[in-house]
Amino acid sequence: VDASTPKAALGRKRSADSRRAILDAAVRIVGADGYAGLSTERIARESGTGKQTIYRWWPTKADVVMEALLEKVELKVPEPKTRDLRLDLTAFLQDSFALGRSPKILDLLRGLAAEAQLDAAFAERFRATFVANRRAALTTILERRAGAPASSVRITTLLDVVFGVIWYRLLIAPAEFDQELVDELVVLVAGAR
Amino acid sequence: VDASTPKAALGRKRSADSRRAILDAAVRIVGADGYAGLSTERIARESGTGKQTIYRWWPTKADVVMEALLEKVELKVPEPKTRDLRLDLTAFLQDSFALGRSPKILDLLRGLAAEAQLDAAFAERFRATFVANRRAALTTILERRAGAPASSVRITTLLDVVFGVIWYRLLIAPAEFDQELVDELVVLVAGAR
Amino acid sequence: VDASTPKAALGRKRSADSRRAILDAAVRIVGADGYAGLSTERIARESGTGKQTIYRWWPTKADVVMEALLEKVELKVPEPKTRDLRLDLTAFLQDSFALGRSPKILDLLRGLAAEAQLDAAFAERFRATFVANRRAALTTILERRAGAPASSVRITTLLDVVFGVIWYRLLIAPAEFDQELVDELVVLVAGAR
Amino acid sequence: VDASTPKAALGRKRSADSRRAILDAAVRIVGADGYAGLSTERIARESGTGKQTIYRWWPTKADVVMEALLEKVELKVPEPKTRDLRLDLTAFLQDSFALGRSPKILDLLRGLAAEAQLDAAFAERFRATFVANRRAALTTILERRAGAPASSVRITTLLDVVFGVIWYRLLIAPAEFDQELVDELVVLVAGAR
DNA sequence: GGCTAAACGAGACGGTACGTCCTGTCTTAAA
DNA sequence: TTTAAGACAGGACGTACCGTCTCGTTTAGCC
Repeated sequence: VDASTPKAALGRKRSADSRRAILDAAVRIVGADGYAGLSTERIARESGTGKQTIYRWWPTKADVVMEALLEKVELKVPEPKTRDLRLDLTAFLQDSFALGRSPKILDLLRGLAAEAQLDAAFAERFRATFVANRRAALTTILERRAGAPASSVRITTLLDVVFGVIWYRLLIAPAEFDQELVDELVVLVAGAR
Repeated sequence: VDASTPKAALGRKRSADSRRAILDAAVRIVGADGYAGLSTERIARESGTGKQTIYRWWPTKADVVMEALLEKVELKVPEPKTRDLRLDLTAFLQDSFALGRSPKILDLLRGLAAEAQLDAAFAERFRATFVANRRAALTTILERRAGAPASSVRITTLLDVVFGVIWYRLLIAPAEFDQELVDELVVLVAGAR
Repeated sequence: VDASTPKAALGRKRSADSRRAILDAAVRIVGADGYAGLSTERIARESGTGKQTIYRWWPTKADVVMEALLEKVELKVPEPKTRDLRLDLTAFLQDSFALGRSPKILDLLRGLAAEAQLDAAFAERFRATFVANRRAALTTILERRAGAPASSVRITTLLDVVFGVIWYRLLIAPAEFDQELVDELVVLVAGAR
Repeated sequence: VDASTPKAALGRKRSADSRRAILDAAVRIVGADGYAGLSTERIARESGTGKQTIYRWWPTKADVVMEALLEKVELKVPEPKTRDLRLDLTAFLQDSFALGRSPKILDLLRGLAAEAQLDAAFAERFRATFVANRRAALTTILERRAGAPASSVRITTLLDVVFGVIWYRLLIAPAEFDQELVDELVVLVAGAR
């Protein structure tokens, strides 16, 4: 016997249309005027919804942006296909950099990172949802370095190196995400003794 | 005869007291309520100055914070004493991490990084002033790996790795800045083939 | 055989419990926080009913309050017992003032008067229902001044004087409703030449 | 030696233009959509000012309306010219009724009366400023009934009668403010035994 | 020593956004 | 068909800041 639904579905159901319009408006605004141009007020105005509807479902405008981003990135953890560290790592980086070439997504990421500095509660959600997921994906790959020579560098640190370079180029010192960087990171990480 | 100063210093001079009070108030507020709690209005209120005075000398509140930070960090580029890459790098990292153990300074840095995402003009100043300086210091060290075996990893990338890990742990995934990390980074950077 | 009811009462019938709960909640809220603290939302919340139910049966929250008030005052027009103007008038005023000594009822009345200024449609219902009734009651008394000396003051004006003083003390310049006022009004109205 | 100004005039001075625009907008809005159509937001919007400016100088939108009204009515207490009660009273009533024939002023008055029911703090200000003034003016006239026969009706009550009739016709049961009413009130008040 | 001009504190100003509350309508599932 | 529950678009609330704009005052170099 199933008794899992604790709260019976009472009242009107959440509008999928409004959700869609809100997420779309958020992405559109960030694309047009940057994250600084984003306000709950404006999302409501441009999505044709009410502010209350936004506050009902998301604690913060940053959470709206994060949901929109996750929809696009879909937490697509590319299952490591081979068992070769270098090949899997290369694939992971190429995949990550592919997203990185969409300016729209970069704007969203930068906005989320900014908000995480200003709002500790959101930072927690951001880390638990987005950051943790990416780390988990790469961890799977790095742990599988079967025949690799023992390294004095912890996997955690290797994760920090890979994601560190990516975020650094995104947030602090803009630079290309090209194939050469992929190769260099593979050398550094896979060759770490 | 020198006649280069076209506008003689006319009128009242800039008040050193006000400057001091503004910088101190900014640091105090960020320390107390985080960068999110900082506003030009509040700096003026708590420093006993007028808003106009702040706007006269700094383009944004972030520039106030940056000036306060630079006063503390003083762009202190530790001249590489030895000619040994590993030793110099270790010294540089230990020095950098030392600052990183002052929560007040971390808060300032995180605020500046956040603002850089929201204000492109400030991002430019931030990069030119603060980021460039740190990169120059490390570049000096890394270029001096005279007898080192040729590496396939560009110095630029190595810079990104080192600063990437630091900023990543500061902004995205908080973690300790301990001696072990110093050692690991030295292994990765100095051992890069 | 009677077949006059064209539309048989189809579906669920109006809930007497809900009506009761709504009227009670309205009175309780006005008593607690004044008419300004009253909202349809809050009536629904505190009465455990749905907003729709309120809107289905009453055009505005003021109508809810008016119905609750009428239930208490019951339009109890005290039949003039004697044929003596002074005696009947005294009785009418004492009766009216009695209600006036219940702060709860005064709050309801003041709320209705306020709403009547803000909502013309409700003002019409208020006048037709509540005001007209009170005027009719007093008119009956005043018209029965058979042997009284002819007065240059119209009955309508006398009504305005009596109710005017009452409402004025209620809405504009708070003052007691005491026996002395009864006597004075009787002097003025019955003695009008 | 004058030392009466306690606070030196610091900072920018209050803008007379803004004050004018705010008062005018308030009157215009009440005239157009009634007091129910008035909101601080709308006053700001239509006067081309900021909400803060309104809140800086007036505690409540009702206070804005009251100031606008006082500017029109100017507390013009017509000095009783003669020493004859009937003549002075007639003059006072005719004067009061004159205002009463401007629908714009009536709307303002009704709004203020409504607000006084909803906001106790404003009610206090309304009474102290507007109501008290009108009562004082009439008191002067009524107290001067030199040779008049002693009446059993207190002056206070007579004030309530006069203002009661006026407010009652304004708020509760609309009726004309004509010469006949003036005459009747004079008969009642001056003839009170 | 007086003149001129910039800097200063204070604070008013037109705006925008905040997060909350309420309005009146609509949708859902149960009675 | 009514009900309780609750989502929805919209609008107002009163507060906080933004960056600009007066103000009267203070402080300097120059004549």
